[in-house]
Amino acid sequence: MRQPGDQADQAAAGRDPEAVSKFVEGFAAQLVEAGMQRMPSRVFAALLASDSGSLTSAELGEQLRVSPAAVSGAVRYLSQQHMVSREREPGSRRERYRVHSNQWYEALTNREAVLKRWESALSDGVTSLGADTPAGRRMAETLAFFEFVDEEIAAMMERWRVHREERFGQG
Amino acid sequence: MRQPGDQADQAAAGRDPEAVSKFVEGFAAQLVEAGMQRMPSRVFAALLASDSGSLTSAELGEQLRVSPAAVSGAVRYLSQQHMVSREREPGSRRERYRVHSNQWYEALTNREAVLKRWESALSDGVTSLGADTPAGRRMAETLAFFEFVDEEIAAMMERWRVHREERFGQG
DNA sequence: CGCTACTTTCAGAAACTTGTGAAGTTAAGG
DNA sequence: CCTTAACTTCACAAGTTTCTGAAAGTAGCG
Repeated sequence: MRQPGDQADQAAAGRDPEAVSKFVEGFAAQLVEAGMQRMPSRVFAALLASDSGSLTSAELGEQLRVSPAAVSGAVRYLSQQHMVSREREPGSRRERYRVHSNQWYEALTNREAVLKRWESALSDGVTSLGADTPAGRRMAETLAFFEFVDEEIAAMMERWRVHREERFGQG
Repeated sequence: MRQPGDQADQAAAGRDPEAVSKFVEGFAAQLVEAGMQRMPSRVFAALLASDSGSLTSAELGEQLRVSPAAVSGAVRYLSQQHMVSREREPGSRRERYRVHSNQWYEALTNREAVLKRWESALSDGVTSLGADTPAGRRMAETLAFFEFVDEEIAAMMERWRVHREERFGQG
């Protein structure tokens, strides 16, 4: 793949680890603040900051100074959320984890599942408190809002794909 | 408005506390799942399920079976997030907390502050890793995505206001 | 078919969060 | 001004989460 000491190697391995780490920890902190667990956040940020967009379990463990177990847990979570995909390097038992540059933010917007559950809870609320009560009406309106958002987000993502293609070409 | 004992009154005072509580806890659980703290979630859900859209500190404590301290903390958080507003009942030292039926979901969409911080972190990343590196390009694209989303969300909320007015009249 | 390089699972220690009671603060009303 | 209702702050206990090391599982390759 690559030889020790060549430029690509420097970029991948060296690349001012200081700066990389600073970004990784800073961005991860923002994700944590937004409600994501710490370790998945750090792993995700590390992948985002990697040149190839993919790292092995060992590389992640080393870079973040955590155990293989922690990497394993974080990666399981991220792939359940469709924020990374896993691939096996052919002819090795090493696994690589990858951010697909378009896949991941679609996943982030994909609060769709979350919205659906909110909608369902609200709908129950309207029924059990009564559609003709003030509280019921408030909840019905809220429900309508989320339904509206659902549709709008789908349309927005469609527009983004077009916008993106114009600006960046297909990733 | 209404007489004691009539149906609406029953709805406001009694209102099958069982059903209310079930909704409150269920909806709060969904909010928790989405990353919000437990107590703010419960307080918020309780307000949402109240007929008047507002409750006092004491009412919240009683309904949720928690201490005044817990209510105080939750309410501080919610008002920082602009998800509830506080008002003082004139001629009393009681405070009321209120969901404004349109205000609150605007606040929920108002991940704007969150997005801005992500954008700022990404922008730092592009700079420190180099706009001409693969990682830098990936981050620049991500940044572009968030900027796109910012604008789109503003437009979406504008459309919602129109849609809502048509369907519900001004709240 | 077994060795070995990797990954996953699991029990438990450490760190963090969360809610409480109690003391402290503020301001309404006499 | 003093009293007192109401809210807030704080130190701490209880509960949860998170990460680790160790053991178990899996699959390439000889």
